[in-house]
Amino acid sequence: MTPEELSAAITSCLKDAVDAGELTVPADALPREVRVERPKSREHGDWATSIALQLAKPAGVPPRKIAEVLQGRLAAIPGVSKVDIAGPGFLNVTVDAAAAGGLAKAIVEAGASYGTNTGMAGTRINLEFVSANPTGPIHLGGTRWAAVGDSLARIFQSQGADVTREYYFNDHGNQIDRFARSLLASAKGEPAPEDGYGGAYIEDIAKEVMSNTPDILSCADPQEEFRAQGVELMFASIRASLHEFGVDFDVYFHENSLFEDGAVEKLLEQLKASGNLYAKDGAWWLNSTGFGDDKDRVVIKSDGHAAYIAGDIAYFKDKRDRGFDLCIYMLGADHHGYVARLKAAAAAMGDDANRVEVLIGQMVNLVKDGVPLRMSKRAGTVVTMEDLVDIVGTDAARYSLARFSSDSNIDIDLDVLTKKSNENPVFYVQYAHARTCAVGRNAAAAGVERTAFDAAALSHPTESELLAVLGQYPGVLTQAAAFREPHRVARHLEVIAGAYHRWYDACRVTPMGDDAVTDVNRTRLWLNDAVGQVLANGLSLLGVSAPERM
RNA sequence: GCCCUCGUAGCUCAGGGGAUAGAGCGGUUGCCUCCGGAGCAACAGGUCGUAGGUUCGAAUCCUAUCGAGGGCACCA
Repeated sequence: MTPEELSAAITSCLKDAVDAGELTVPADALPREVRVERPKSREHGDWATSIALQLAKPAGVPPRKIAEVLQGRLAAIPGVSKVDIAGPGFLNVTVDAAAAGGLAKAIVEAGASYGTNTGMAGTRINLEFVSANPTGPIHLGGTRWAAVGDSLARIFQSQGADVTREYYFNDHGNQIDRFARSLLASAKGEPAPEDGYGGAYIEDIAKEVMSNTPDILSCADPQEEFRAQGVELMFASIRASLHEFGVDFDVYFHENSLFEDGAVEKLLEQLKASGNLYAKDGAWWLNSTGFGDDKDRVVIKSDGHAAYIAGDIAYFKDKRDRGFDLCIYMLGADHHGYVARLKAAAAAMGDDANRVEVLIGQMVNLVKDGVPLRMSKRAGTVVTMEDLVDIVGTDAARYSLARFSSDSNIDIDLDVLTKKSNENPVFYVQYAHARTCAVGRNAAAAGVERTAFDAAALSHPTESELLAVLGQYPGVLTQAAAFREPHRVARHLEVIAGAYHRWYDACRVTPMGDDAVTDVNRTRLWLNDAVGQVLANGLSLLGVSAPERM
C-alpha cells in the first residue's frame, strides 16, 4: 500500500462519513485529498493524518470527536490493521505487513516505470535553460542550470508532459561584436580590446579560424569573418560540453533567425496596431507598466535598432506558434528583473501571462579557504563546466548541483573539488545501488530466486521503514514536478539509500552458512531488487549513472 | 530608495501549518568468524537571525527589523 492509496481510501471514508450524516462539514472545507504523513516516531504508527484537527473548526466539533467518527471507518480499510487516536486528535494508522510488503513486488514488476504518472499528460512545455552567450565556455552558473534544467525536464516527462528542451542562442548584438573584435585582435597579435574577452579560448578559436581561412586578415571584412566562424566554433564547443554533461537540447534557437525572417518586424507592427507600442523621445516603447512591469521598456531604440526585448517578444510568440502551452524560462538571479517584463510582453500581445513562467535560481559562488572568490579570468578563477567535469566527473558534478534548492546560493569549495575527496552524497546513493546489485549476485550464487513472494515476511522494522520510503517515491516526483524542484528527488534518494543500508545491516537476503533457502530469503530478494530499481529510476531522472559495481 | 532570494547543528544544506526540528561532512566511542566498512549503531552539538501577529498548533503563513547575495539601461 502506497501513501497515495491510503490517502485515497481515507478521503473516501471521510466523504462517506459526511454523506452518512455523522459529520457536518461545509463542502468548501472538505479537502480534495486527505494528506497522510510518515510520523517521525514509529510509536505513532506507519502513517498519520491530522484531518480531524483541520476539520474541527469548520465542523464545529472537537477534533477528538471527529477522530472517533473516522476511526472505525479507517480501521475497515483493507490492509489497515490498527487506527489510534493520539494527542489532540491525530489518527495514527498501522498497516499490516502483508499489505505494506506487496509494494516490493509491484515495484519490481513496474520496473523503470515505477514512479511515473500521467498527471501532466497533454501539457506541452517549452523549457528554456542555460542559453549562455556563445562568447565563451559555460561557467559554473550555467552548469548549475544545465544540471537542474535537464533534471526538471526529465521529471516533467516522468509525469507525462511533452517537454522540449530549448537553448536560446544569443548570436545577435553587442556582445557578439565584442567577441568578434577580441578574436580579430588576438589574430593580429594585439591585446584584447578594453570591453572584449580575454582568455586562452579566444586565442584557440582565433588560431582555428586562421588555419581554416589563412588569408582572412586580407579579406574585405575580417571582423565579420571572425564573427561568423568564431560563433560557430564556440557554439560547437558549448554543445560538446553539454553533451558530455549528459544534456542534449531539442532545439538550439538562434536569436538571429528572428531578425532574418522578419518575425521581429511583423510583431512590432502587430504591437503598434494593438496600441501597446508608443513613440517617445525618438524611440518606440512597450506599455509594459499596463501589464505589471515597473517601468515601460524601449523596444526600438532611437537609433532605429531593436532593443533586446524585441527579440524576446518575438521569441515568445514563436514558441506559442509552435504549440507550447507553457513556456518556462530558467534564469539566474542576476536576471530576475526580466520576470515582469517577459510576462508583460506576453500580456501585451493579448496572450495569457500565465503561459510564461520564470524560474529564478540563485548564484553559484566559489570559495577558497573559507572566503568567497570572485570568478575572474585574470585571476584564473573561472571554473567552467569542462573543468568541473574533469575534476569530479559528470555524476558527482550533476548530483551536487541538482541536490540543492535553486533558491539557495551555493558555495563550491575549490579545495574540496581539487582534493577530489568525495564528500559528495552521490556516492552514498550510488553505493546503495551497487550494493543491491552485489546482493543480487550473491543471492543468485546461493540459489535464492524471485520465485515465491510472501509479503507478510517483510515484517522487520527496517523493512517497514524501507517500504514506506519506497512508497513515497512517486509522490516525491509529483511534488518535484509541481514545485519545479528537482532537488527533492535527490534528497529522497538519500533517504532511501539510508533506509536500505540499515535494512542490509539487519536483514540478510542469502541464508547464513548452510541454512536452507526459505521464502523469507526469496521475498527479501524482491525487496532488494525493488530498492535497486527505485534508486536507478531516481538517478536517471538526475542524469546520474547507477553503477552495478563501484 | 524600490524589487527578488536566503538566514536552521562547528561546516554544507533539507524541512511549503502538525507530535520529541533532520541528513551529509567534521568530532568522540563502538561494530569486520559469512550477502561490499564508500556501510551500520551510539554520543556530543540548536534562543530555527531578531521582534511582533494570524492559528488549537508556526522553522513553515503575515508585518516590521537586522544581516548576506543579486537586481533596478534607448547593454545584451
